Amino acid sequence: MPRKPEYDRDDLIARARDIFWRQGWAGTSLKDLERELKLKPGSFYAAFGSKDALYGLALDRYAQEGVARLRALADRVGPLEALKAQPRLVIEASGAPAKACMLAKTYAELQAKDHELAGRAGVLMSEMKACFADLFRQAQETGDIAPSHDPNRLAMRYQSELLGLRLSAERSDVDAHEIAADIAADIDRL
Amino acid sequence: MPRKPEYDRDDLIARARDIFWRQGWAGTSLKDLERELKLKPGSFYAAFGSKDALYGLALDRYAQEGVARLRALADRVGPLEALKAQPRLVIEASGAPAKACMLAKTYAELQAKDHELAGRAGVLMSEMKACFADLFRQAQETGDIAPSHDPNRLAMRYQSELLGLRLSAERSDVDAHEIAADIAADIDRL
DNA sequence: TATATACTTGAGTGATCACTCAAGAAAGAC
DNA sequence: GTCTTTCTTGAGTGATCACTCAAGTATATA
Repeated sequence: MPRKPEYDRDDLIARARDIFWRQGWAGTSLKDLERELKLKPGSFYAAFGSKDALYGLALDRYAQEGVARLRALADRVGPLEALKAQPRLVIEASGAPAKACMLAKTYAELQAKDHELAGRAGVLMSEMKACFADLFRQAQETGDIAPSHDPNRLAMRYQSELLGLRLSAERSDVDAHEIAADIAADIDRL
Repeated sequence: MPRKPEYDRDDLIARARDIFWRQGWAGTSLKDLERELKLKPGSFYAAFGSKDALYGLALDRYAQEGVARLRALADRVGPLEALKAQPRLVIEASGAPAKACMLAKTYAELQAKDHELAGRAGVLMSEMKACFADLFRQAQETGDIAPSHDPNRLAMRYQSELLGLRLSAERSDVDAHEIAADIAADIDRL
């Protein structure tokens, strides 16, 4: 007896993620979302409850897809090659709405206000870091990286480098490919 | 015959810089500024013209002091030691309102909207990068770094690492000191 | 002391913010 | 077709945004 919604909820979340990713939390108004998602306020709030709730869903989707993409890459080319390729891949992603990491942007924007979404972004960054640590550990098991290194420390440094790289990639006066190549070269030296 | 203002303009800019640095552009309202600077709207607009104008002054001050501090450090301990010490110093700065770089935060927040302040932050980051390149060049002249490296490329990578480090330093699940130590160790290997 | 020249004050501006809700439209169940 | 349930619509909510301005106040000069 009910009526079905005209929109595809998953697609809406993905589109919202792209807008939030590009413009940030404060930089995205409900007017923006209504226009891009083609939802009137009533439908928007029936579907998602609030701007923050949708942002949270977008954030989760972003992180989940990021981890999945890296894991899939590692399954194909192995942990070491995946870690070496990732810097180049993240700055080349042509379909992406921005080069910088959405988790990092969210954290930087909202952490000072102790916003719940900053906390969520922090947790997701931590999970991403754990994923990196896993790959470093695997690369040690396959003998590609010397066992003397602490995989957690490698992951921490690697993630920090990626965050810097991705922010640098938004600048026109920086050749991010050179940085990415240098990061990959450093991994080979481990 | 005129009356003198009750405030110290330079001090006001420094205090505004700290608020903007911590809370970002959209995250700082005029109410915030009026409260922290103890200025009523009339005085505020007589003194600075607009929120954006004050933000611009704060940004310039931030960058100018950052460059000056690094140059002074290099004069004391030499270019190589300055470059090695900087990562630790920026994350230890106890009086600072935030660990992350204000230029990077501004750029990340406002670049998508082509805001004038993002452009200004970009230019200032570029000047900072040039300062890093100078130091790498000097370190090559003193023989501390092999002359085969391109100082501009080293500066680019170094700045990218610093941006990542400083963002990481805001996280509670990351030991930024370890990252800083690793960055310094890598400089020694050049 | 008188006057001219700022600076300070704070109520008030229109615009935009996230969000609400009542009314109308559409689709499955009977 | 009729009913029930849900979705869609969009005008409207109070709050907050950056900002204005006229009136009041303080000070240096004459």
